Amino acid sequence: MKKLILIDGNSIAYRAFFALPLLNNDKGVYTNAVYGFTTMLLKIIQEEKPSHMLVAFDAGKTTFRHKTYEEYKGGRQKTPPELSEQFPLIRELLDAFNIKRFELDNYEADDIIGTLSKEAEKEKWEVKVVSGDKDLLQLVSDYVTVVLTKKGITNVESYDEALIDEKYGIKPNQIIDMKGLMGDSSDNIPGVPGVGEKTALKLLKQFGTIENVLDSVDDVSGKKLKEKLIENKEQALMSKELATIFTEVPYNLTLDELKFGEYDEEKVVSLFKELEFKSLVDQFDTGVSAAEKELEELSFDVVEEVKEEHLATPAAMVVEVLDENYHQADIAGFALVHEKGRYFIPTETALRSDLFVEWAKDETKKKWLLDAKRGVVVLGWKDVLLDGVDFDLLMASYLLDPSHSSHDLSDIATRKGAKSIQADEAVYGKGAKRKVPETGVLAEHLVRKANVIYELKEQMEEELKKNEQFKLFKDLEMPLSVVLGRMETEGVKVDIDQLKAMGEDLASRLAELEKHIHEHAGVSFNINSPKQLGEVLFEKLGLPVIKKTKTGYSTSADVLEKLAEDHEIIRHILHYRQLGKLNSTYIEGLVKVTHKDTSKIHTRFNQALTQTGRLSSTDPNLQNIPIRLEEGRKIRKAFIPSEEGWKILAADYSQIELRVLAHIAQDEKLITAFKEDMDIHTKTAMDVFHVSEEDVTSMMRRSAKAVNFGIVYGISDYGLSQSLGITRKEAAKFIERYLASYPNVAEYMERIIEEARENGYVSTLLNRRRYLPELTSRNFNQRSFAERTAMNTPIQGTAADIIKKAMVEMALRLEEANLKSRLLLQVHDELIFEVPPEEVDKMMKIVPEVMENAVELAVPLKVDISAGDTWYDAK
DNA sequence: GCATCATGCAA
DNA sequence: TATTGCATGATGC
Repeated sequence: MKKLILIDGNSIAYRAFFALPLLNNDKGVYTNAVYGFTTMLLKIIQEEKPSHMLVAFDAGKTTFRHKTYEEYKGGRQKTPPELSEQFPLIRELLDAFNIKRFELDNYEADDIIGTLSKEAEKEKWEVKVVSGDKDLLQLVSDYVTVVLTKKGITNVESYDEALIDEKYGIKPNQIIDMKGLMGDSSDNIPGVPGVGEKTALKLLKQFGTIENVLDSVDDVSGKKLKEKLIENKEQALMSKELATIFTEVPYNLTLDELKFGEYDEEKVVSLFKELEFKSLVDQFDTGVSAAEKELEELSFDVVEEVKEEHLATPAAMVVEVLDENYHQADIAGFALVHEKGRYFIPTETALRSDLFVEWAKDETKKKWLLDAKRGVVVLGWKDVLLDGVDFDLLMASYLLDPSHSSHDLSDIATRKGAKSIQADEAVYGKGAKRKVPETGVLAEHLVRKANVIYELKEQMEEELKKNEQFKLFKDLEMPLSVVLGRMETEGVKVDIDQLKAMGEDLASRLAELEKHIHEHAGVSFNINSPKQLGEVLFEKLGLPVIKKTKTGYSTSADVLEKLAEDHEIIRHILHYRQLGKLNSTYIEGLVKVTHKDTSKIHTRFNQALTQTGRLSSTDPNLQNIPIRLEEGRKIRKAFIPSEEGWKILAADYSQIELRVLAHIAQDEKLITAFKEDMDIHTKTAMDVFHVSEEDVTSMMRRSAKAVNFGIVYGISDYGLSQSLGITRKEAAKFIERYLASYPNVAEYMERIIEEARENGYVSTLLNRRRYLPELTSRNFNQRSFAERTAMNTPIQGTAADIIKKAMVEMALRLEEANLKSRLLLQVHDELIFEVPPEEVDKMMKIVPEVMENAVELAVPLKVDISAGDTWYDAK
């Protein structure tokens, strides 16, 4: 049996809009109505399993009803813009679901629905009408049910004849008479003044229709009522007419065209992703169904032996590695797409082919990839040099908008309007189930990927040029990815025996501490469990609760420090935590990822992740090796040069972020301070506390340092108060005095927010961008966060630009000068090298020179550098 | 097996 | 209710 669902699009969108808080996605697009609409739609599809569907919308402002009554729907509130802007998204959603939508000039959604429900009724189809508008109840029949939203959006009630009778005591076709009598303020239908629902129903039960009421008006009880009815006779009849749904709308659809069933799940999921409907993505994105859907045909050849014709330039290239960690990983296969054809090349076929290997290392043969570093490194491990990388889609996508959490090819393809392809996860599975599929599936997927890269290259470069980001892309990030690839492949040598020895020492001390703590507590428990620890401290020992987390008591270090006086156990716990951290994260963690044969660690630098342009490091993270406390700093003793007699050399920018601030804000006082190479925190203390250099106490310097940090982060009085342990008022006073001392900084902070609001984004020195749609959010927290980000990102991002430029330049210099020294690591404002002894002096000169001259600012850049036998000693 | 939380390490 | 990150163990589904 056929089942048709007819949805009143406008009505449901309105309901959803007002039922849900104003959500928006990271682009600042409001999504609450779309979200409500979607959940309702999914619920209907799931529960009703319709064979046919249609969503009707109101078309223009005027309809045939306005001819009858000019004031129809007059005095209505204008649709809020926050809602209007969501209608195109709702249409997009329906298209993705392959659900027919329909609107027609001169008619309302009601009329379309009425017409089609009558039509379907004739064919004896089951019909469900979904709306928030009671008017639709007039359509109810043996075949037609009307589903009305009750409260919220998915809470609904289904009306059949019985329920209408129960609620109102009338038949569905009497709804219009009811409306005629009582009117409808929301549509500005007048009805009969003084007649409400109660009176209307009473009259209808007695007389049946408005016409009968008016004909037999003498039998109506109540003098006043009778007068009103006579007086408003025409108005009542007109009101009935207005409320009557017109069921003969001219339409050029057949019922068959409303068929619902097949739709592009990937399209739906990518739309959900764009809208940030995370919970809905999870419902869909199981990957199984997406894998079954049909894609446009694409022809390609499987290469059995590499020949000239398979290798052209330029070529889009896919080097597929399923492991997230590409170091020493297996290559699943290759794909090449160029003007001569599309090819899948099995791994062995490619690697044993001299032709292929020569082509790969020929820099005149241009290659276009997604995540070039990944390709370069994985081939590097197979002793195949990949050169001539001319375009990296990953970097392009990242630079155009770093906010996208995924730069997976299928996501980029969707965003950029290329041919849609399956997500890797859908083809390969995820987690433990991830595996190389059968060759046919793999081959096709890889060729499709290469095809999309080929298709998108020009467009992406155009977009970069339009944003004035092409230089950043081509001259900075692309060369940098090669440098990073080399750093990763080279790896850092560790003294594994020393690490293990430190681990044994820590383990025995931890056991001792654990014993003490359990004794003090009088009970044995897991100290690493915040839950158990909280119970022991705050329930068993009755210590005062300072702070709570959403799941229980907070036991963080700042809380425990406040309790240190109250109980001896606390300092043991703090010590246990400190050592436990070192042992699990830094000893055991590093031992786990150190290569058995070479004793080297190969991190991966993510070049397309942070919102500011910094790098990040994973597997392991070598950008957070301890340094502040001596105990942890010792870990650095285990990081050693990879060759006998070599040295570790560390060079870090001094106060790069505050220097960048001085430059951007063009603040004379700060610029002078840096030109004179003053201690910047002391200088700040002098200016904020109005004292001379000799009178700056260590306390004052400490406060000034915290204020400087705050300025860089986008200051808030609360944040500063937390960091200094003072009241918010005192913190606010500090900030005020700082901004009064550095008026150009104050001006910068205001200007950058204003600019960001106008442009929608902030930029760094080298034109890196970050979009900040939340600057216009009505949510205070969101907006404040965006404002701090607007202040911080140009600073942090420019600092990132500078060190990246220094790295590329440094790599060039090493090559030109034929030096053996190698760049190993970057830690945001410092570069770590390993250096043969005979090059130490040279490097101590070259490195600061390159770093300090990476860019020219209104202030000098300063680099501190030192060398030692281990990373620890390079201080 | 996977996701989330609290915690703590770095610049 | 300060910026950017990543890894850990515990916990719960």
